[in-house]
Amino acid sequence: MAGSDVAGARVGRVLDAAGELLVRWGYQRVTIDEVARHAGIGKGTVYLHFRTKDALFLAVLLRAQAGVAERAAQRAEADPEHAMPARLVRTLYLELSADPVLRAMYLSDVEILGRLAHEAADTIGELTAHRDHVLDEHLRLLREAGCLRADLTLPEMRYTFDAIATGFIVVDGFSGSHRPPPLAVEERADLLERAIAAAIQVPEPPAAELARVAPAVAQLYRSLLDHIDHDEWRPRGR
Amino acid sequence: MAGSDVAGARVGRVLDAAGELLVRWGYQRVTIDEVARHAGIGKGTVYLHFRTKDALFLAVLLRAQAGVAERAAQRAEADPEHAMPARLVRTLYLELSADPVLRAMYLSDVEILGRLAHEAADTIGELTAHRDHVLDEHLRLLREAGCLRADLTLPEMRYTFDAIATGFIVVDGFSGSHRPPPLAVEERADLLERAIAAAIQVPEPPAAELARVAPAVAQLYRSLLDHIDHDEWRPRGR
DNA sequence: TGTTGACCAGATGCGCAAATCTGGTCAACC
DNA sequence: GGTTGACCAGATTTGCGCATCTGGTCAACA
Repeated sequence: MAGSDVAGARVGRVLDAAGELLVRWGYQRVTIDEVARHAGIGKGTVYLHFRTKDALFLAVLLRAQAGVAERAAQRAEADPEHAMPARLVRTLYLELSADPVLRAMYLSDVEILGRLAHEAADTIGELTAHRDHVLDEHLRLLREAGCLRADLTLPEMRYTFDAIATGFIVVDGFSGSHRPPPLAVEERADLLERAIAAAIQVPEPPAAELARVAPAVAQLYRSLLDHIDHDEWRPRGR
Repeated sequence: MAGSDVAGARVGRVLDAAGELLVRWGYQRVTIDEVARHAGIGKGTVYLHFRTKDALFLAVLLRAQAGVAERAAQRAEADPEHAMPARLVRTLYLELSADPVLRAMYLSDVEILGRLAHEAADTIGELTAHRDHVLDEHLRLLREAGCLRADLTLPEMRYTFDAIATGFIVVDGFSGSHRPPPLAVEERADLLERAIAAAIQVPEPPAAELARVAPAVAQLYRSLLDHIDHDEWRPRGR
């Protein structure tokens, strides 16, 4: 080959092409041939990197998920404020709004993901379980650091968090022929942040305590990366 | 006939039967014949009260919606506390949890409503628009009465309200094979109330002001009843 | 050695006619 | 009158063979 970095870049181009076609046409209508053509390579070459069609698109989803986790970790490291759930979910909301692949994945959009919606859930079940666990741990750490309300139990906070976040993500596509959202993305993100903050956080989180646990929170999200099995989609011969 | 009250009661039984079969089998699979049998009358008799199949099930949905509005009005009249959005939505959540017809309607459950999901939206469009308006007015009244936060505009509050309420209603059916909700209905309703309260209400609403506007709020919800056109589903001859 | 695209089998989709179902009517019955 | 259920037309579903498509392979090529 012409060098592993070149090959790595090519894998990236394949994933880019696959992701773009995925959200434009939906899993069913996208052919490997088309993905290869958009990536500027031959169809067979795709199979040098990905075992099957399912594996290819699974990789698309996992790369998106990994990006979210990695960036969340970086932000928490750079600024403890971003370790607060409200701030975290604000950025996640903006990322979801900007990336159709992420949106499809988080909404389990059957129209786009097709059979992948069910299939992927099985394959990445362990990762999903771990993500659940990470969020629980995240809340636990912050609660013990006095950054979250003490009058809610952890399960209660977790449920509230999930419900509000889900609501903001889902509500735009509701009410049938609802008027186009009168609020800009940034403003909706702000509202989401404020809603989560008001619901589960204390009014003024102790900065020192927060700075103390932020690295652990970052590590928590980075640990998600370890749970992504890269051999999952590689062809048999390594 | 044997008396209009008897006929009225029979209409009720037909609607009961239709509603029950609707949520059990979905619109498509329910036949008028079956509804009539479950109501203990002949098929032709159904058509004495309802113009078409669509009209019958439309009446099912509208009766449920009318019940919600009427009860909301009554509660607001009996206790001003219930005029607060958080308390209102708490009860709505419990009603949704208990009544599959309401749930299907509010979630636009295509699986259950079938073509009715799109059809009904057109037919009851005016009612839906008015319901939207009522909620806007409700928030406006309370904000002017000093019961809602002053640091959010009305559209912002409305969006937040919709998002959180939608989230709590929708989230249970999410995350694919999510574990059965670890929280009881009542507790989830409490969390919803607290989340809405924290997001858009002031910590301690002025009781006097609230009592002053509560009747107007009640009237607002009762006005929804006027927007239900009972001739919508009646056969041509009155 | 790395890459390709022609090739194949199985899956998917299409067209169409036969069979079934069901919303709505109305003559007959109470 | 009030009520019913047999009846009918149109819509929907089913069955099925034919044609097309596409995921995945691998011999040939550069």
